Amino acid sequence: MNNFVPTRQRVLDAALSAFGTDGYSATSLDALAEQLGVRKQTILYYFPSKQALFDSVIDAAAQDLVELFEQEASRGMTGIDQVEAIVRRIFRLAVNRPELLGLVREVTRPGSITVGRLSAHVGPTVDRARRFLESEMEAGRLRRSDPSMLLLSLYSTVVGVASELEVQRAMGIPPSRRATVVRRAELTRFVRAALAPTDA
Amino acid sequence: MNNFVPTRQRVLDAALSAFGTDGYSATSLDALAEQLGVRKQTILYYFPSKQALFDSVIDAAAQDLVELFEQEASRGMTGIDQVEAIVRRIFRLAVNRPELLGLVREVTRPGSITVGRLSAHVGPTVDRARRFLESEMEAGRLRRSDPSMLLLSLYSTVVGVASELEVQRAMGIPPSRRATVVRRAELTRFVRAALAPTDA
DNA sequence: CCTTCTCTCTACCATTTGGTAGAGAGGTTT
DNA sequence: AAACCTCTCTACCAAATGGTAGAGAGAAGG
Repeated sequence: MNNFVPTRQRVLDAALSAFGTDGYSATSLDALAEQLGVRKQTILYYFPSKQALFDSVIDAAAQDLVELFEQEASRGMTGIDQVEAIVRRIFRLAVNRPELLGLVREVTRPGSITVGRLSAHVGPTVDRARRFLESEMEAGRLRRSDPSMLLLSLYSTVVGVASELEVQRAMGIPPSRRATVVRRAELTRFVRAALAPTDA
Repeated sequence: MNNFVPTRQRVLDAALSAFGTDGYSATSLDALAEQLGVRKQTILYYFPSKQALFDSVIDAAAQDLVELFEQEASRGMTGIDQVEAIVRRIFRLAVNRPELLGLVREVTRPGSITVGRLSAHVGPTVDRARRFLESEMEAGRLRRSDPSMLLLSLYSTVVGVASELEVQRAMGIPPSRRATVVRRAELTRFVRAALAPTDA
């Protein structure tokens, strides 16, 4: 097999990890370069500036997220089952690639200018999710409420529970593999309860 | 009246705002000093290092948060009403002092060493909240589930909805005063639905 | 009046930062 | 073989950063 990964891609990967973990300001090009066993100028050869690198990282991350989401949403599931499938997916993401959700958190920091770049990518997917919620409410499979707001609540809850590891530790929830499963199960119950239609 | 505020306090206030908005790394002592109309060395006179300043900011913020919470929790309310009162309070906080929630977000970043400092302060309050949820479940006023997990879900949902303004913009929710009210109302419904006991 | 304490300042400094300029090595094309 | 292209490097640099040393001003106390 051929394990070669082009330098440009390696830079992107390492940068995503660093930006997503430590944030933009706390990440220096020198540190990034050293980690890659390369000189800073090699990074600047592929990306003309730190900001340009960040932009490219966002583009790549957004593409990953959208792909993941669209894939999970294209299986014809309905109602709460579909929501639950996506929750499951986000948890897998939080375990396997925590830096991706960390990057989202970094980009959506208040006052961020870069947030437009991310929302430009995920906008259509967000729309799709909203339309899904809307039509499922229409069909009586989800509790009726404001779709945008519901989406926001779901986003906050799921991403928070999936990625706020430090908060969890503070709340006495150990970050073990077993605890993650429990966490997801409890979250699913929480979400189900919040979404279930009041079947009268 | 006497509007004088001691320099030390002014530094703390400005630092809380800066750390909470831009993060630790993106905040420079020079910028902070200029904003205060003072020299950097004046800051370093009261706080021996940037990290020490950050620690003090965390202490002050934690004290504020705990005070706020304990106050709201000491009115003898029960069940969902008590939860809703706290949600309301957090929203007021998000409107009036967004940098406080921003600071929490900054401190709870994965890999943060400073997180211990915050949780040391809020630990007892978290315990109190958990015991509250537990006893209310016992009394049949809340849906039965894991109290720690429920607390985490609530935390994520409420703080997220209250402070993720950029995400909201991306989801097509304008950051207007009116929208904030709607947001809180919808969140309350969401939380109520998730917490209501299955009255069988 | 002199000393001492509190507070803010000027003067520096070593290090780190993002970024420029351009050389050199190796491969491909002409 | 000469020219070119791709990629990584060495050599610098100006600005910003956190921090040290210590002077000076003013109030308080002896």
